Amino acid sequence: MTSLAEENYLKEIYKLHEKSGAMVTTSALAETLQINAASVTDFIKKMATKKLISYEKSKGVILTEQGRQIALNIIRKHRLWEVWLVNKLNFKWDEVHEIAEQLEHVISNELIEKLDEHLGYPKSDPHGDLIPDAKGRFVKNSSKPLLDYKVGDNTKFVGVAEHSNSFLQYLTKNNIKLGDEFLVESIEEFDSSFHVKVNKKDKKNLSKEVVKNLFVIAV
Amino acid sequence: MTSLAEENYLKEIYKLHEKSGAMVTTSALAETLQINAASVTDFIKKMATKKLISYEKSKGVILTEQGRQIALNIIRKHRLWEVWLVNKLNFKWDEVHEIAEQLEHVISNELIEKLDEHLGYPKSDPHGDLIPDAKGRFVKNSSKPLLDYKVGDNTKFVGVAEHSNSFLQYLTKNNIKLGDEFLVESIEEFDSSFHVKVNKKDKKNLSKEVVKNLFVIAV
DNA sequence: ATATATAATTAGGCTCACCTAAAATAATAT
DNA sequence: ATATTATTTTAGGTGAGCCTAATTATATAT
Repeated sequence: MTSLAEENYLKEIYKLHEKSGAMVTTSALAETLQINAASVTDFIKKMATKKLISYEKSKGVILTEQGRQIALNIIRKHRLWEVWLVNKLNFKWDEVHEIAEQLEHVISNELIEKLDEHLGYPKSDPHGDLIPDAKGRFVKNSSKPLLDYKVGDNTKFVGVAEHSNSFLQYLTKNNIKLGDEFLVESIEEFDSSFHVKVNKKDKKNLSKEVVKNLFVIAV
Repeated sequence: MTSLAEENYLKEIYKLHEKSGAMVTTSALAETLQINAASVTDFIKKMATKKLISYEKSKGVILTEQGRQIALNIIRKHRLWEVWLVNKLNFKWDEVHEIAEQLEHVISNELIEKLDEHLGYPKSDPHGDLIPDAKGRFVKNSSKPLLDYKVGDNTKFVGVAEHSNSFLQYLTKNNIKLGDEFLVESIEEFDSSFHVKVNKKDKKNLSKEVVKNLFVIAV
């Protein structure tokens, strides 16, 4: 039905739209997919005729409901596989992306249902990203970047906004893990860095760039 | 490096060679791969220039050492995934082939090593087929078809020669599983069917076609 | 408003892995 | 040995998914 290439386009269109809230441009797609813009134009025209996306010439694309369902299914599979890799095979959270990019394309509904069961129906993946259910629904939590909080707020670390290996490895190196509690003790006026107390024990100073990329919920 | 198509060709060439012991013909490959013979001729010529196989025009092909290693690696992955599907996800032995056909092409040595560890380093898959190690070696056991045994022999069921769903389902329906003991009580002269005592309890009559496809070891 | 830069599209072409139809080769039967 | 049949190869062609170079459209700066 849906080719490998189509699945990747749909997934990236979904993710880019999530970020920007706007139509996804040819150049943005070309950039993330590492494909020439001319090829992208070509391909999205074909996808539009298949009703996977709606395409406005020179403006960009958005997913149709059909395309969105397929995208969410790929994302569901990707995230479930990541949970498996980390929880069952003991991979680190910065080692799983590439492998999950391959596994997400394996086709079998029974497999995904059984995998979900095997993992105990996780709600989020190792980076805190929510896992949609088989129908593409997920319960959004009210997480915001730690940057948005004020002195005195107590928060719990539930996800990352930035998925680069360098950021994930920075967190690992500094022993910052999902579930940690951050109590905001003070904020530097000069560089907007946060002084936080982690898990009621050790104090840490986190740069603006870091707190911008930590999703937390009030606690 | 090696494309999906190449991996499938290598795997099937390996399996066909195992069966016949001879060079693998174009038509045999075309049949198992469900690809037109002309396309096969085309493709094997390219594979020969890459030194994955050695090809004698109009005679057939055999694997080079390099091709054999790749084939064994795919087979290793396929069988490990089958073990996972059955042992961890509770699939039946007749439900795993198609899914493993997809999973076998996922590329990551770390993944396969960790999967192997997660499964407890199994020596064989759910059908009793041996799993080569990372270097393509496996310890061959001395199993033979039950058909080759005589009255009075006691044997253990360790693998199937035939992997069709209908055969696997026949065995399941008759409650015959790997590890079962078959004591040969008599053999019908007329149709070569075997009267066996299973696990020292119930008696069963197995047709020639069945005993031909049950690999057992003396016990 | 016009020039310049950036982004998107069109046109033409390539490789991979397949196809069909026709020709050549090999195997089998008389 | 020759005819028939089956198998393999050659020749030419297709669609998917990419490419470069050239053109057109849009956004930005003066």
